[in-house]
Amino acid sequence: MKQVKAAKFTIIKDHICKMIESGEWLQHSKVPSENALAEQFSVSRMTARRALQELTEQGLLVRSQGAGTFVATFKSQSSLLEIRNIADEIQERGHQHHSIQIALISVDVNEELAILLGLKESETVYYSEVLHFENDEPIQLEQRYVNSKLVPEYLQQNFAEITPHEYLSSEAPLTEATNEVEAVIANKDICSLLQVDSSIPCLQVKRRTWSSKGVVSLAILTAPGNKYRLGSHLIF
Amino acid sequence: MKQVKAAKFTIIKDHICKMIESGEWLQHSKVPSENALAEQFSVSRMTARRALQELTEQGLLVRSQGAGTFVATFKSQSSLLEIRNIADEIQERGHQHHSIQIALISVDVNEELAILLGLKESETVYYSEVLHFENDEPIQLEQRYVNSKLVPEYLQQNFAEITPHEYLSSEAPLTEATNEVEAVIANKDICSLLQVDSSIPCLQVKRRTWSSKGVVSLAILTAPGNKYRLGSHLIF
DNA sequence: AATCAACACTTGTATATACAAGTGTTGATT
DNA sequence: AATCAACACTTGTATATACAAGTGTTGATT
Repeated sequence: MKQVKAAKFTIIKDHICKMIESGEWLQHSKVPSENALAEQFSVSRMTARRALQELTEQGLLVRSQGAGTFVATFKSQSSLLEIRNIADEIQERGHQHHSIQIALISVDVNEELAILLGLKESETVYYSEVLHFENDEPIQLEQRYVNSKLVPEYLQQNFAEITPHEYLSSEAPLTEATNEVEAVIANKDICSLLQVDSSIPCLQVKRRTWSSKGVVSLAILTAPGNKYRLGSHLIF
Repeated sequence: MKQVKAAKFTIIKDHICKMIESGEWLQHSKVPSENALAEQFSVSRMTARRALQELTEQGLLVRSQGAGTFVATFKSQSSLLEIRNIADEIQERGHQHHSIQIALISVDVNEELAILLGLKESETVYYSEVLHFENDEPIQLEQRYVNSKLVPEYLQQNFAEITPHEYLSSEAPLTEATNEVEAVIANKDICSLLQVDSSIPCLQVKRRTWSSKGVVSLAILTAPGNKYRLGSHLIF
C-alpha cells in the first residue's frame, strides 16, 4: 500500500466531512470562513477556498457571496454525473445503520450469483445484511454478496462502525459499477424490516461493483419507492 | 436583463466549447496547454487552468499530468454514464409506438411544470403522449411536455414515424439531463394503457433535458417495474 | 543500434496579494 | 423609533510566483 502524502486541501475537506457526518455541524450551520480555515490549518486562503469549493460542488455545502458558507440542506438532490445509490446519499447526511446478519455462503458454480460475481469452482461468498436509517426511520435494506477472494477480511468488520460500502471503497478501490433498477413489491421479511405495508412499491437497485481485480460485490438495495428517489444528472 | 461582464475564465471555456462543438477539435486532439492559453487570452496561467479544470469536471476534456490536456472521447462518456431510458433501449430492438394524443397547453407561471421547464409569463407548452410497444405488448408510456419556444414545430411531427426523443435529439441537441426514478402505483388510466393490473409497481422516470438554450422537455416515462429494467453503467 | 541521462514541457499544489462585489451590523443622524 | 451610510466581513475573480511531479524527446555515451 503506497502511502501518498495527502494534499493540504484534502486534509481540510476530510475535516469538514467528518464534522458534518458526525453530526457536529448540522444543516444550515455556518462553516468557518475561508480566512478562518486558512489560519486554523496554516494554509493560504486559496487552499482553504479550494476545500470549500470542492465540497460545494459535491453538494455538501452551499455558499453565498457576502454571507458565508453553510452546511447544505441534506435533502437536496446533489448528485452529479452519478447514479448515487441511496446509501451513499444517506451517508452524507449522517446516517445510522444496523447490521442484521453476516454469513459465509457456499455457492454452486452454476447459480446466478456465482456467475454474476465471476466465481470459480468451490469459491465462497460473504453475505451481509444491513439496514440503513435516517431520523430513526428505516430507509434502505442493503443485502450484499462479497467476493471472499478479493476482500478476505470482510466478515471481520464491525458494520456498526463502518458501512459495507465505506469498507469496500477503502479496501478495494472501485473502478466501475453497473446498476439495474426495478420497481418491485418486496417480500414480507423486507417489508417488515422497512416498516412498510406489503402493497407499497419499492425501488430495488442491483449494483455490481468492480475493482481492478474483478467483481467485488453484488448489492441488492431495496427502499420504499415513495419515500426515496434515485437521482442522477448526466451530460452527453 | 442585466448584462454582467463575463468572467475571463468563462470566455476561455466558451471558446474551447465552441472549438469542440464545431468539430474543429476532434476527439483525443491535444488542447493548448495552460501556458499557451494564458498567453493567447492574456490571462494568468491560473485563470487558463481554471477554464480547463472546469471543462474537465464537465467531462469535455481529459487531463494527464506531464502529457497535456485532450478532448475527451465523445461516445464513451455518454453511454457509460447514462441512465438509458427504456424507450431508447426498445429502439435498439426495433420498437413500435402509437401516438395517443398531442396538445397545446397553457401553463400558469406558478405551476410546478412551468418552474421545471423554466417558463415565463404566458408561455405555452406542447404535450404529447406516446405508448411504446415491443412484440405488440405495451411496454412504456411516455408523457412529454415540450418548451414551445425552443421547439416550435413539435406538434407538427408525425409521431408514428419518429419518436419524440428522436425528433428532439435531431432538433435541439441535448447537452444535459437529470433523471429521477421512483417506484409508484400508476393511476387507472396509465394501468389500462399499459395493460397491467393496478397493483403492479411501475418504474417512473422523470427526465428533464437541456439544450444550450434551456430546458427542452420534461418526460414522464412509466413502465411496469417487473417487466422492464433500467440499466446503467458508471465509472468512478 | 541501443541505452539512458538531461531537458523542456506539461499538469498539480500552494502561497501571497489585490481588488470586486454581496451581506449584515453598527452607530450616527434624522 | 426609523433611516441609512459607513464598515467589517464574506465569497468571487485574477495575477504572479514557486516548486513538485509526470511525460516525452533529444542527444551524448556506450
